[in-house]
Amino acid sequence: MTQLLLRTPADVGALIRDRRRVLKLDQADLARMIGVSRLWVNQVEKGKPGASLGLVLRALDALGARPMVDVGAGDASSVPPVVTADIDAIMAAARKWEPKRRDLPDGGT
Amino acid sequence: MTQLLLRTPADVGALIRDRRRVLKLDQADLARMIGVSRLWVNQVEKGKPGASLGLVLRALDALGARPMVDVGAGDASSVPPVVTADIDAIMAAARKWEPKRRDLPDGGT
DNA sequence: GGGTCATGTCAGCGATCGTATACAATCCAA
DNA sequence: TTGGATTGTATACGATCGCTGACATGACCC
Repeated sequence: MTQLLLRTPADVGALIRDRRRVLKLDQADLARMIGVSRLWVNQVEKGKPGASLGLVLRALDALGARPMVDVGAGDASSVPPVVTADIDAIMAAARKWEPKRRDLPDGGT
Repeated sequence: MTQLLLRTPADVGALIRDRRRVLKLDQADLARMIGVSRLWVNQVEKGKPGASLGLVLRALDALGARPMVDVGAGDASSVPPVVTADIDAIMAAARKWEPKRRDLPDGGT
């Protein structure tokens, strides 16, 4: 029994896609199960960072995935590295979801 | 070492508030750490369902909380109860975040 | 070739997010 | 009690969400 880490929206998306396939569901099936559009499932599986927490948790639940965290003793001693993480990775992922630029065809100086 | 389950936005909010206090941070501190407003932290801690996945994951990471899921063998046999869960609980929680009604002061018949 | 299914993508639209700012509650120490 | 720090709320505004509906692609089978 492996423990899969969920650190980014992409991780969550990958997990959802995985579980969905294991259960032999297509995007439309899952969408109906959790009460969202097929487009939503499609985008979330691709790591959409702005997806709403509630819907994502519903998706995981519907797929039988129980997200959890280890809560140690409770002392402040439990905060290891945490350096505000990979800013680069975060920015790169976010860039993929930037709004379409339809005007400003001019790159400016 | 206990395993805490994250099934709803309220669960996530409670976890965030807990970890934040253990680390002796106020809402403003945490907000700065993850690059959001203090209001955002305040609302998320209270279980805002529409909070964006990316920001929530950043908050958890900043607090040293690593969300994870157990990935069993991979067989479809791993989807136990899951009956679209507590519709009532979900609706009740969602109701708390309904938009303010500023017009329609008339309740209609 | 023709048909079906699952997936990826686009456009437009109303609803909601997250923000800045301001002010009211609480709490706790002195 | 007084004062400061922390938290809870309210408003308005631009940005983004999630939706519908449509169309294109690719895989697969007939």
